[in-house]
Amino acid sequence: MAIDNPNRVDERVRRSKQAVMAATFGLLTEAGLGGVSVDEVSRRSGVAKTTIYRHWPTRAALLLDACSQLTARPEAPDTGSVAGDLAALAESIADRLTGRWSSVLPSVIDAAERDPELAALHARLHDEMMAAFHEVVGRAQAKGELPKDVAASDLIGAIMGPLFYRRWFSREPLTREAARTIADRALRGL
Amino acid sequence: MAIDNPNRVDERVRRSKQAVMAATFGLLTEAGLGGVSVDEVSRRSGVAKTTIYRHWPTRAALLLDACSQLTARPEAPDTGSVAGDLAALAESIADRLTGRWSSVLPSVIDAAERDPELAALHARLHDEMMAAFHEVVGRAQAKGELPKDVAASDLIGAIMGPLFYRRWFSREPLTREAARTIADRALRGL
DNA sequence: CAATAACGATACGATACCGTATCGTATATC
DNA sequence: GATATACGATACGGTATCGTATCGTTATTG
Repeated sequence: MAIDNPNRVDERVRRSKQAVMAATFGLLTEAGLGGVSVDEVSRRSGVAKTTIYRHWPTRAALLLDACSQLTARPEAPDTGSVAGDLAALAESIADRLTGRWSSVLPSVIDAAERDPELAALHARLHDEMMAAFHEVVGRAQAKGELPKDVAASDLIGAIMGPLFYRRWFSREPLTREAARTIADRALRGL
Repeated sequence: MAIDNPNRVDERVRRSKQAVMAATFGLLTEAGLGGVSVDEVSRRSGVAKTTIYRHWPTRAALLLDACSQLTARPEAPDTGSVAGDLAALAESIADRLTGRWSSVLPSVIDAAERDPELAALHARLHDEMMAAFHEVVGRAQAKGELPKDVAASDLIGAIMGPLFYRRWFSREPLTREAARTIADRALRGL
């Protein structure tokens, strides 16, 4: 038989999957979720459509898999003060929102509005993104730097919200400076 | 000839257009921009596809027209204080974000990410939505209730952002009470 | 080197769309 | 009531898509 060690993966499979994923990501950022077709992924990746369907049972599975790997959870900074930590986090989020991947997000949100599977994915990505915030806020509350009765989610919303707003509504430049100001005001608003 | 007075519109045309628009709106809220097909609109409205194409040259035109009529610009409240005005505005926005139409917005944002025509539409809708805010802020600044050096757009973002965030990210209930709190904190953050 | 598994190319059936064309029918206007 | 106009039904051509089937070719593994 070909495979004795089940941990060993065929190099051909690895390459195919990787090429397909790369092409899918590219299409995703360019055309959004709705703009990804298996045929086009096949063309771009140079991987035969047949082969794609060998690894993903359906288009939805491919998209879901691709989106799942968008994970880029920010690490919780530790500058010594809540204000510093939150500013740093806001900067890091701002970076993400100016990056290439950010254009996929509206797509996901739109789809999540109706597709429960994508809604779950969106929730998961959101949770991962928020983990650092919760860590920072929890630490500050433990140190007495923040009152224990403020809901972390409110503070997070007061920072994330304006960032998103700038990116998708007012369309003002999303600089790191702007991010710091937003974090600062959110903290003062409590 | 049939029409001497150019202001008089054929009743048949009026009815057709109205039925098509109604069906389009329904589909929009259910399926988003991408889910609206002319054939389905025809089925739902009972208006022949041929007739639809008599009034709208293309699918895109139909969608654009439908979205244009989403306009529901809030009126600027006048409670006597900025705090009251902003809270009232926040409530009014929250109402909108819990209504049926809100599910169309992600669709529009997603499309605007790539389609310049929809981007323009989105910008226009946004401007209309913001008019009341600018009025309130301008009034407050004239009265000296707000410092003149705060950018209105920052304040608006500090209110709208968290509202949007609740609706599409944290998915916490978007109550009027929550809206008031958000407005309040935004004001304090300045 | 032989067997096994993955791959590519191609074709296919089934849908769902868009937008146009034709033509007979109903209806508003004069 | 006559005429112009809008409408509905139907069919069509063209394209894009999904997902499957077939089969010869290539690469990996033992």
